[in-house]
Amino acid sequence: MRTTQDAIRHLERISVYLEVKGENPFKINAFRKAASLLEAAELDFMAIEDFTAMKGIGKGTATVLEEFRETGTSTALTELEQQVPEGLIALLKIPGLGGKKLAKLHEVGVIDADSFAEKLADGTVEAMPGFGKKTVEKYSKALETFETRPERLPYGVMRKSVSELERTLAGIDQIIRFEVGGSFRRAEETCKDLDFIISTDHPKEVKAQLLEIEQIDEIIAAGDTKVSIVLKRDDAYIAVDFRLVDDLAFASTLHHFTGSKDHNVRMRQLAKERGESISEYGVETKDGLFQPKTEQELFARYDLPFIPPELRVGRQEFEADLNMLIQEKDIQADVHMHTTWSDGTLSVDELVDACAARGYSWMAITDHSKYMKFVNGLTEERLRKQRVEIEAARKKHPEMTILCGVEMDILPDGSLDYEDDFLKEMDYVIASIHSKFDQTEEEIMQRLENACRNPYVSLIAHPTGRIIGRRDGYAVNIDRLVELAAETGTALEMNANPGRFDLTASSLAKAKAAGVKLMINTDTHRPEMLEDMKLGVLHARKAYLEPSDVINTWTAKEARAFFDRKRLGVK
DNA sequence: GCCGTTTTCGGCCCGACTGTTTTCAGTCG
Repeated sequence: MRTTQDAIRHLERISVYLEVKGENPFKINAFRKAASLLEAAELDFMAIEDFTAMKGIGKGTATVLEEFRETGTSTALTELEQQVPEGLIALLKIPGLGGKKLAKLHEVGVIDADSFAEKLADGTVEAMPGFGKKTVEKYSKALETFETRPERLPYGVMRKSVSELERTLAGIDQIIRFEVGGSFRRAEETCKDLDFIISTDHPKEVKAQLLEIEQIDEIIAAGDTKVSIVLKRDDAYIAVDFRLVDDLAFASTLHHFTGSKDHNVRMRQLAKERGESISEYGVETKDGLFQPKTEQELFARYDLPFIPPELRVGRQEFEADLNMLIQEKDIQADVHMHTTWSDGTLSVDELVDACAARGYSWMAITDHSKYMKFVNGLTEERLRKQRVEIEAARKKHPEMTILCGVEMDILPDGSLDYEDDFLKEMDYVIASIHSKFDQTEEEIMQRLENACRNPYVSLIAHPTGRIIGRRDGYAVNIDRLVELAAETGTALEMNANPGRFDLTASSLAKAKAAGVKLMINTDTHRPEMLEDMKLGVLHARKAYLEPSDVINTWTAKEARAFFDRKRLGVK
């Protein structure tokens, strides 16, 4: 059995090898495009009958895919692997080094980082046409930090730098307006760099001030329309691009540098069909240059509604009804939050006040269970005591429904941290895994199955346990978990913490397709984390979730009816 | 490699920056 992900990786690998061979860029792109089509396909890779039925996949790619499905590999890739040394592939990560140059380097004997360092040192590279002194210096420097710097950084890490940079830009007088674009604006899980679009009538002065930003580790480029730097923040190196444009071009440039690349390609195709041409400066029409004042105007020109950044992936956003999607204002509750009773920093009273201030009509207090000793997890006894405080908060906020909940650990042996006799006292129970991440898929799935089959467990929180950029999470089989959730009437979580984003958008889409209900939760431990709800909703939108899919857009009464159906065993 | 009713060949989205050139290729987004 080969998964869709395996097939996608196979195609991407072929495209990378072709790139290093210095092949025709359109050929390289054809494989990438096919990979992206598989990712977006409704059907599983194994279930697709005719690959060529997908527009963008022809005979060549289809042959590769069929062979891969049969044998787990393909002649195309095997042959490429014989021609191109593995070590060469990794060198593509070096900035300023692409397929064409790498192909030339291969001709003179570069096969990996070590041999590249040698050829740089002995003058071979500098003597080659198209390479020079500066290039050699740049590559030598890059090789020093090669593979020690991660290629992409988690959204949560980037967010800090974005706030800092926004404060800096706000302090530069000659800037008319600015906005962050790129993968950050699209709320991707990780970002390769940050893109800021800046409008100004004084690009030279602004450029000079940008180059004065504190803690610049490296200046990559400093032109009149583009300033590109690397910042050092704590241990992280963050690449930042600033685009300086005339204010009339601001909206076009913002759209262009928000991407994604595939989204822009689709937009430009639409323009081309009408004999127009879109660039970052505006739309070239037969009546001259049209510069939209806003992105809305640009979309409207092609009869499109405003497509929010998080949906701009170059696929269904052009056809889907975006009005149906969940919005932040639909959220009525946050139902996974911690207080000072375990490892939160807010008291019950403060947390309830904060949720009331956000306008929620209901919420749940869900501290850790007793197994989590090191975060002061609650015994049955302490949970009963906590109810007294919650009762007081209920009196203070009669407008809100406050559920007495708990985030209960699923123990390594698969048992749950409390007996059913106790659980039935609780209004609401979350189950989650915080231990023994190295178990086999069978063991992990047995733990999750036990939790799903418990009548009092309403939600599985952060179902994969991953921490983006730090750990992959445990060996969960998402398809099986979705089946279990559907069968038992258990909800799954979209954990909105940007370090987690767990489940991912693609898993959320699977859950929705199976009729599983979801909850978007902040897992708040500190007051500012309540704000992450916004991010959670953006991620839910990437999966095209609608309010009916997400329990915390419902009223407390509707939610409790859902929990009760499982508790009482009603189908 | 993919595509196509003005095309089975010749296009494929567009522009900036750098470093190497002596008018442009390569890379990047």
